[in-house]
Amino acid sequence: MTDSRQLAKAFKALSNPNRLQIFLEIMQRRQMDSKDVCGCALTDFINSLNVGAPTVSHHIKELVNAELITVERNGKFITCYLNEAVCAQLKDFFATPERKA
Amino acid sequence: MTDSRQLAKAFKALSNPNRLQIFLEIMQRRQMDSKDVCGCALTDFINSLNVGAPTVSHHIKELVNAELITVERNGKFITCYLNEAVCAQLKDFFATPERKA
DNA sequence: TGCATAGTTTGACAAGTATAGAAGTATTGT
DNA sequence: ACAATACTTCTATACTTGTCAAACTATGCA
Repeated sequence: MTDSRQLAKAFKALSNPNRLQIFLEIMQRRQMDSKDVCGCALTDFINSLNVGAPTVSHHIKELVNAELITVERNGKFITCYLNEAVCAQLKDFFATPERKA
Repeated sequence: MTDSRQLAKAFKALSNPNRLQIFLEIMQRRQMDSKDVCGCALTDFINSLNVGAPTVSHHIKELVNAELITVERNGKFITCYLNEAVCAQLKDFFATPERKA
């Protein structure tokens, strides 16, 4: 599942500072009860980062493509969710061999 | 220490398939007793990947710059070592909030 | 129906990246 | 001193990426 190409894709998605920031904000909201509206709409990122809507839209698409997040439309808004499974795989990637499952 | 810029730098360094492969090979050798010659010379990567010496040299420099590895010269050869501290920080980055130190 | 808000797509462009070839430095062995 | 091996630096080039502006689609509301 987590082969080398998939890993490189995930890392590439996180290699841009603005995209990493978007990912961080999505991460930080995951503590809020699972499927409640987590406030991660595209507009929020447009405001917190200093980039336009097309750029944010593009970044979100890259994160989805790298399977780091998923998106869902709720009316006018989209909501971003962390892909916990892939995060766990990335964590394992950096784990020391002894501790690896 | 592990601020957002440093993280992005590390992810960028791992975003290129060939560079990721180099990093993977260095990781895999870390199990061998710590400071023994681990065989991670530049020439090994030139052979295992299909790229020239200048390219490998460049990739190694990027990994060092991202603080993911360190290098040491032993006579004609260089040897690459994993930066375990940074790997641990990257692991923590992907850890779920509950489990985070 | 019409308007406003939210997001997407397209096209363009400056800046960055991966790679190779050629030439350079460093180290070791003869 | 010379040659060979290991690596680096420089330069050039094809390619990728981040960003924006303009035009587009989708949804909700009056």
